[in-house]
Amino acid sequence: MLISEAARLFGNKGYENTSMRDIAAAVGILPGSLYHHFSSKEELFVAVYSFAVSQSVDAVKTAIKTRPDPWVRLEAACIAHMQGLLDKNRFAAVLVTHPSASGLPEQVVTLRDSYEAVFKDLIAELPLPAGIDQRIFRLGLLGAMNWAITWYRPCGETPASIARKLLSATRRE
Amino acid sequence: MLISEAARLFGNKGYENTSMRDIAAAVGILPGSLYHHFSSKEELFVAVYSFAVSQSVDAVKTAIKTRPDPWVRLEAACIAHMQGLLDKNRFAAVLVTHPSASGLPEQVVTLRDSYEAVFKDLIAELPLPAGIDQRIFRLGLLGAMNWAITWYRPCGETPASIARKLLSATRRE
DNA sequence: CTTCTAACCAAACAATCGCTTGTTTTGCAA
DNA sequence: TTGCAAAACAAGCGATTGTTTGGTTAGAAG
Repeated sequence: MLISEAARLFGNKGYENTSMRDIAAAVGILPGSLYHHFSSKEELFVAVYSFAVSQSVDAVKTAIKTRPDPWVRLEAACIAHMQGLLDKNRFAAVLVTHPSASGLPEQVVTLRDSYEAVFKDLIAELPLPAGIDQRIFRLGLLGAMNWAITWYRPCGETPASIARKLLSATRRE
Repeated sequence: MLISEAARLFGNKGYENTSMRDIAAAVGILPGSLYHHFSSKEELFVAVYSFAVSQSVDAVKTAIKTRPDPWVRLEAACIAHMQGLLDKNRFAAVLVTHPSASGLPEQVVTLRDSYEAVFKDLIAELPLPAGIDQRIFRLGLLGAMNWAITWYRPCGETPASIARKLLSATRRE
């Protein structure tokens, strides 16, 4: 499938290092034929990003369903996020690969915000101490998780284990 | 200065989006003249990265000097890191812009490890609960901080304030 | 069978990339 | 003043980029 192949390439090599020829070759068509489906590389990327966001939202919402305890819900969401980011299909990797260089398209910002809103709600449920800034807490947690894509190795710890450990550092006894 | 101008461009636009022509224009020479100082773009980037690492190490070590309390030391280090990453000269921004695409040069990995070793030592000093994985704690904290480059806006909170809030979420009362 | 359209091929376009080559300028030392 | 090496210029190389154009194929509808 075109979108998922492009997502895999964007996620693995980044936006700039993935050429339209790379994507075409992965799908098995000629480069020019891509422009029958998308009018530009950026439009294709937006479609890929949108696909990744909906996949991630689904994965997280499925994971937190039926869990009542706020901390357990957040942990389940983090595990789902890390698995989407680091496991074999890595559909969420594209969410963290587009650099902010020269401004990323407006639609992408909106999509990203819609995903982070899920975590915003989960954090709002937590019985956090009064002094904790929920926004910074959310951005910090997402950063700690997303940064893992720079150091994670498949041979080491499992993504779920990493997620649990990252969260345990923020959760007081 | 050549290195600092290149660092500013690499930090702002990323490695792939910064051309040798961009750097030459910023310094005020012709593109080909850069190859009198560095034999390749990658060699120039390694020099820039090395410069950024030594700047960052100096800033952090200066910040923690004379501080005795382990948590205060780590907080001072985080504030210094965030300021180098986000403040006006942003000499540390280049440390987080090179994507892992197709493997980053070996020297860069060594340099990055030498910087993270400073944080490793600081965390080893902490009176952390037995269950906390120090390595994951370090990677999570650095990720939470480095990720701020994707959402930080100069008009908002100060880098030092962000650093304190990020750390307060991990520090148990 | 004809007609139409979506999908793709084949070939190339202009622009930009990192980099090379040969020459000229600059600045300092003898 | 002369000599020399570092530094910068001037021009272009081959390769790759995103993209365009025009023709070809396949399958469904009439």
